[in-house]
Amino acid sequence: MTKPRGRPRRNPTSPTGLGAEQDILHAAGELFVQHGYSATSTRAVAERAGLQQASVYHYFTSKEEILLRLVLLTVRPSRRFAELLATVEAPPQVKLWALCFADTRLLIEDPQNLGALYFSPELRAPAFREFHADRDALETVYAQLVDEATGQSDHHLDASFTGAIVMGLAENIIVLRQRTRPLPGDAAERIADDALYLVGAGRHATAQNRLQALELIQRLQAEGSGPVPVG
Amino acid sequence: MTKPRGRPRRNPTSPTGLGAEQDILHAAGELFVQHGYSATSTRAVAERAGLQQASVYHYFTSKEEILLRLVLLTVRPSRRFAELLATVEAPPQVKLWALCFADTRLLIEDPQNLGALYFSPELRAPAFREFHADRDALETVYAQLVDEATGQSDHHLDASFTGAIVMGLAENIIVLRQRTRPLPGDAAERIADDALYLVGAGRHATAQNRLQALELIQRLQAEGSGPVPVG
DNA sequence: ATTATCTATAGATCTATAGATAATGC
DNA sequence: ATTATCTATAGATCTATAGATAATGC
Repeated sequence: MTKPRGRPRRNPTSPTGLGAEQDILHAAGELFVQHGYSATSTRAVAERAGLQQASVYHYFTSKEEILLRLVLLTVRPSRRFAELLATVEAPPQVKLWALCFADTRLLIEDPQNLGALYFSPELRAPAFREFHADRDALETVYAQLVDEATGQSDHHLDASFTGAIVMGLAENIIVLRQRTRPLPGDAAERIADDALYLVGAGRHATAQNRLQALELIQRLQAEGSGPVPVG
Repeated sequence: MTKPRGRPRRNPTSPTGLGAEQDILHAAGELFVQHGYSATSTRAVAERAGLQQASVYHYFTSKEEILLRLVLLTVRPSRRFAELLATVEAPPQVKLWALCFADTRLLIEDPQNLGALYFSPELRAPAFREFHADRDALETVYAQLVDEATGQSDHHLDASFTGAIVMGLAENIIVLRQRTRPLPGDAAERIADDALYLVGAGRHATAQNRLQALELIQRLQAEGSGPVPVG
């Protein structure tokens, strides 16, 4: 129906069917994850997206901007959910379980494993400050929940370090997706359990926590619209 | 004393003082970790090493070979220690603590944080098969020790997944070194403790395990000569 | 003679820009 | 007129090779 506006593509098939911008993001995601950002040329991205190399610059002002869009797309839902979670009333261990679970599941469910881009050294460039702000905010929530959830006996352990460990536990799924194949079906649940073990929860407290956390996630999904973890 | 053999360098100062090959490896390590492998030119490496770009090729046949040398240098001591550990007689939880501790400490003590190179997508190229063999061998030992150390009640959890989680717990220190600054002084001990929590060890079993594991490491250091973890 | 360096460069990129072109919309 | 694409290319790389050169060793 809706006729396309400008000059037609030489090869008129859009890989995603969602327009050129999405074609480019999709192609770049695939190639950046597989070969790395710097090792991927804009020509390779364009070719996979079904365009000429120069057409990429109609949608993005630079190659860096493509990477920025991809990493923001990946980190923002995690940040959003974490900050929503931080505001609600619930036992801290339940909240920590929910955060790890939701975060891990988002990473698992990304068909391209875009989380792998978090490890790109190129993100140190100043163009990516916004990404780091989102990531730092997420890490802050991890540290806060770890602090609240940690058993009194361990309270001398500074929570910011343990928070980073727990966040790493969740993000490690990115690495596991690249190696261990296939992942167990309950990978996200197991990693969330592991997070609670690290803050001192006993082996038998967790079955209870799981149920409460899953209910909490459902409740937050209902309230916070937008790209929060999908069931 | 020992006069150098060939044509003198235009700038005669060797940054490491250990010869051109070490100069190149050192410079490349720094730059690959900071900017990424593909984003680093052989010219940049040569410049930092105090040589002309072409001179790099007197020591390495390709840029890939430099990266291969660096990652092998980093993974091999870990593999060596892990396989030595697998052969000795000791309680499995002690062995697992020792592996996590030694591995994490090796990663922490590397002044360049070369472990960061493990995350390079460029390592997927066929030139790096040898590296992956070393890494797989290390992961196998993790899985084996996790399997042996896991409490009976949890024995339905497949050890290969938990092994990968625990190995990721140790390797996460690479990421933490880039963000959390400074690391707590007992980071390696805490991560090794965390590994035991994940396999079901209670909070109070560990003080005892630590001591035994540290003794075990000392014993293995004495036997297995070579670049095993240094005290 | 052997070695480690150097200079120079081939040939293949790569990013981004300039400006033409082929469609729709008004 | 506006838009999305295209073709063409400038200018700056980049890796690896060829071959000269400046030392030591014999």
